Amino acid sequence: MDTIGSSTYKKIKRDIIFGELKPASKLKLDELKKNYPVSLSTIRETLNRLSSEGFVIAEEQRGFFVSPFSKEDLIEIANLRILLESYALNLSLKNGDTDWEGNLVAAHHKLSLIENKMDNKNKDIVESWKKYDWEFHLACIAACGSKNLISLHSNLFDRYLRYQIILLQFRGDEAIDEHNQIYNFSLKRDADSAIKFLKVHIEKGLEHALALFKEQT
Amino acid sequence: MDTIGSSTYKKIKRDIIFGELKPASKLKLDELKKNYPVSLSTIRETLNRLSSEGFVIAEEQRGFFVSPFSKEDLIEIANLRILLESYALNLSLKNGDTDWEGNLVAAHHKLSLIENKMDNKNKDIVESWKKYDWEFHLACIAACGSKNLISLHSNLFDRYLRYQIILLQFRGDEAIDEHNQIYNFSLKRDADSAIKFLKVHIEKGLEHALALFKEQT
DNA sequence: ATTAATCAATATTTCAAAAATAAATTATAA
DNA sequence: TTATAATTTATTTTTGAAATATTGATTAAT
Repeated sequence: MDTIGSSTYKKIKRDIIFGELKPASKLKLDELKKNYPVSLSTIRETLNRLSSEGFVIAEEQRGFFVSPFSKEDLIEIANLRILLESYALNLSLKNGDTDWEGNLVAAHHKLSLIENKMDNKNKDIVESWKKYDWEFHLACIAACGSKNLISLHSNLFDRYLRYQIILLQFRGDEAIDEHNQIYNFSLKRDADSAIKFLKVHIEKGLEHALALFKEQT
Repeated sequence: MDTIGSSTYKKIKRDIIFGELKPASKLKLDELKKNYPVSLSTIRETLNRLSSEGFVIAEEQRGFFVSPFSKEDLIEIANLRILLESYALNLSLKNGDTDWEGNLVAAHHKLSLIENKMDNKNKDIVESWKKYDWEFHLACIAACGSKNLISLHSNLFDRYLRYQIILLQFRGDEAIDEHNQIYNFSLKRDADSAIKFLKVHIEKGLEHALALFKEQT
């Protein structure tokens, strides 16, 4: 079971990542109260958490805003994700045991299933694809041995994902292939190659997003 | 000027870092209200922010606790700080302009002044040493060009500092020398050597803290 | 016409008090 | 002793209102 607080946290965070609350838009407390039927204090607690996590900007005495989009921000987040995820992947491939390997196989299998039936822009599927995509990347680095590293990475993953989802729904075959490469080299414990394709994976998504950046705003 | 919210945030965070609120201790809302004379909602907002930042643990329906100490946690944080600060330092040494260099010289000078008159365990001085130590490390990486990187690093710096301050007040001449090495190689734009001494700097502090770990709890 | 100052409207911030809900403790019965 | 029920305690959530700051519009002054 969830408390009201934690479930509205999840809802608002989700709505920011999926663009239902648009980048840079003002988060008026009264209006939020209509869409998320909880009390003001609960909403303020949620927004305070989200601002610590970079999804919301809190301007003193002026209220809350969804974090805006910018090229620079996107590039920074992509590079930080590469830095942390590469580091974690390297550790994970050194330490991963049988359980880790089993989970990775399962996560990759589930992701493959959904990626193959994804004929773009099906809203329902995008949301569950997000879930399996995340679980695959998490499974890769799960054996890195550092809870703090995983939690920092999780935050960057979500912030990167927000750009990906809002700017472009899904990148298609290219991304599927990259996932396969990361997967195969991970099972071989070939850290250098796995990291190489992880970088390609994130950088390709970055390029895609940057190209679309001006079109959408 | 500060809002009541942001100034209690600073106070509570400071008290956690300096150990006035002890690791793993329960943060009862009523008691906090006595020590920090603000309303319950303000306190809860603060604790929610601090829990997103890793200083506080929020257990659903069971309240808030100061994040506990553990060897594993300390090691993880030290390694993450090395990872992020090395990365940032490397970028900064590539990009730093005249202003950056001037600020670094100033920051190092101020730090030197205070480090030389630090005859250990003077409580007032520890607090301003923390400030100048932080400003020196920040000055080093200031030209890295990534706001997100600096803000992630700032969080890890504070969490690492909490262990350092609570476990050992000050490490003395050794640390001063390390600061000087980082400084000198930074001015020479010798990233490899600067990073090498940065690692030594953090790892020595880590060893020190780990050695003392059992004595204090 | 532009700038400054004033006033009203709007929104955020903060507080206080109480109802709802869950956890922890104690007392009771098997 | 164990399990269950009742009590106490603490957190979570809501409500409503007061204090404070910002915004926008109106008016006055340069």
